[in-house]
Amino acid sequence: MVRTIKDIARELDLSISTVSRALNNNADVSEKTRKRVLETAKEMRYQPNVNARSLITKKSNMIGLMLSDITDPFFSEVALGVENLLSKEGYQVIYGNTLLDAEKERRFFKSLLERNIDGIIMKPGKLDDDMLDMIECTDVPIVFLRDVLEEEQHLQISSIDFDQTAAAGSAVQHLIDQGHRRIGYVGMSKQASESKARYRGYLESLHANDIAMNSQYVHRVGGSIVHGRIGAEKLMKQTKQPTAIFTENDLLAIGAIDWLRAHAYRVPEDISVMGFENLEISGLHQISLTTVHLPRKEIGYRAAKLLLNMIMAANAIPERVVVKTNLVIRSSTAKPCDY
Amino acid sequence: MVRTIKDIARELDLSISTVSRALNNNADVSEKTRKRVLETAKEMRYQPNVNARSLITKKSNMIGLMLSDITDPFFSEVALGVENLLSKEGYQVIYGNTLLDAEKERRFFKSLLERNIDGIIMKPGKLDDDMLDMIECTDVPIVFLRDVLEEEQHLQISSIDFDQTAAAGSAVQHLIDQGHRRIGYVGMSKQASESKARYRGYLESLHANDIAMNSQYVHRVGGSIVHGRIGAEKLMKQTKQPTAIFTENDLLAIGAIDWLRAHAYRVPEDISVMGFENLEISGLHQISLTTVHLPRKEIGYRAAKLLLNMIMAANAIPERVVVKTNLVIRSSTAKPCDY
DNA sequence: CTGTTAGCGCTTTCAG
DNA sequence: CTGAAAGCGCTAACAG
Repeated sequence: MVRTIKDIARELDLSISTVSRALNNNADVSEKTRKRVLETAKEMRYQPNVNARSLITKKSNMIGLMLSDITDPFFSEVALGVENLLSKEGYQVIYGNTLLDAEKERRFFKSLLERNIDGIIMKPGKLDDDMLDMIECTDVPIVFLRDVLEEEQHLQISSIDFDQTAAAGSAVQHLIDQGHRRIGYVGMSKQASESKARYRGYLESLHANDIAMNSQYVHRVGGSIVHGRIGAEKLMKQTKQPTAIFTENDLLAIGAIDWLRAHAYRVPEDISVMGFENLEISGLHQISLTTVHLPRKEIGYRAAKLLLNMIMAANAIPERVVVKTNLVIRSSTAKPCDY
Repeated sequence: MVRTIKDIARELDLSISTVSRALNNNADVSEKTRKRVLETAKEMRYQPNVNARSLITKKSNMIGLMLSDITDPFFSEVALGVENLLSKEGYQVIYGNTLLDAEKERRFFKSLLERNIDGIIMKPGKLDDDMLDMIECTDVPIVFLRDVLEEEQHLQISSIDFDQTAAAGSAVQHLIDQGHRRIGYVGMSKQASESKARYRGYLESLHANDIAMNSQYVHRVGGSIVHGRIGAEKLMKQTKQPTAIFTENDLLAIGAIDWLRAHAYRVPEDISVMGFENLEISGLHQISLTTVHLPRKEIGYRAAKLLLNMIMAANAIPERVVVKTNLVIRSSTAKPCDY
């Protein structure tokens, strides 16, 4: 049985507006009345209907969080940070996994708009015309968890990301600095935007050091441990084996190391492996992965902040935030053996 | 600019009810009218207001997902499974992290009810009277992601879990079967309900084998890698060191192994380590953890199923589902050296 | 300080 | 097949 302010009003022989005022801590209510209302509200187990309220106030106090996959440690930390901050401000978060499926993405985004959502934090893939159109036409504040692309520059959105290209580039540069010139690349699917940017960083560092790109050394296999194994195997099957491997994320690197060690390659003596992400496990003794640290918590927290800013200030200027990464040098990388 | 059915009605000189019917694929509308409505709806970028609809239909098509911490791999997989299935059925999921804080738990739960939520999947801690009361009084379908306790038996809720006690017990039994009698225990905080149940399993297996419990061997330190290190250190500081360690989760086990190897203990030759959870990384060569496999995906999926059942059938009988676990024997455990 | 009234955007009778 | 009217639960002027 669900009670409404009407029930309280009838019970106390008051008007519903007085009840509403009392419940909302409005000043224009006598202490006595307020107390009576609050008491009977409790007794009757009254629960406000937030939807009805939103209908009038035009605020739902809900925000949407669209990400590719919540089981990805990167996104789960972002999701924690976002929810943490936002719930403190009285917002609830509707979350959805797109799994990089454009259709799911569109559907989820649309449903969010239909919910009268107050803001959206999202990690979209490549936006098709439909999505571009929806984003352009809504005035719901939006924060992208990735770079804003060329064709999206006109959108009124904020964004937060680290410089994927520069971060990947510096990782590869580190390998080159150690003397490596045959550097393998193990990446995720081509669909992911960060994948492209990281690959660009790889290419740029090769180019800056006059190393020719060898497509035999580039393998896009997927994003988890098992794919790291596959990637390593493909690379080591070459006649001219690489002396170092750069992977697009730590799980790939860990998988690669696992395969290498299982096949009697020593890491880093025979081959260096460089990760990207700095997961907690990457610091373990047995793994001790050289990698790039990504400030996941900071990204989640600041994404929420950015959104709150946009929600507060009617037409705040969209911000484009770039956070810093840094190289974490451990013992999965070393000079090449023939150096 | 957000359009309503009113706008469409005015534009087409129709009544809002006709527009509503057309939009909702109601039979009682001429093909011609429906087409006109659908077209102008698209043109005007009309978006239904789902909140307004819920007000009438009493269905919000939202469900709540309350868990302790989304970055916990166990819960992130559950969260993925839940969202996946539910989004297919047209539901959206509001998620929140309680971080085992009773206050957050209560607040989040309450906000869910105020949203006219259609159902809730939750992993609560110990329920205080407030929570018990709220759950008792609502008729929102609820699924617990843990065992239903004594004092909760009367609640109309479904639940899904594996048998924590039996699973932990079988893990410890495996150690005993190998000849271990001094078995350390590294656990999370006492607050967590699963922690209690797993500890009980440990005790039961000791008892069943006439092994006296030694409180020096029991350490509750926390739930992640760093805590595993701490736990291992505390155990090995004993004069009479254990020959095996059982941990409440894989990350603890991984941390323990890390500390042990860093301090020149061989695993499993000098000391065995048993995990609990079977994370993806636990299968890695360098880790190769003996552990208990928990069917996370299945739990998420079936939790969503249970909830859907309750939502569909008005007063379905609550179900209590117990899923199976199984021991995964790898190479972090062996006979004790003095055996 | 309190009540009356209107209306948020939508669905749903009930007439025609 | 279409329209008028009522109302979901609530807030927000506007009177008094």
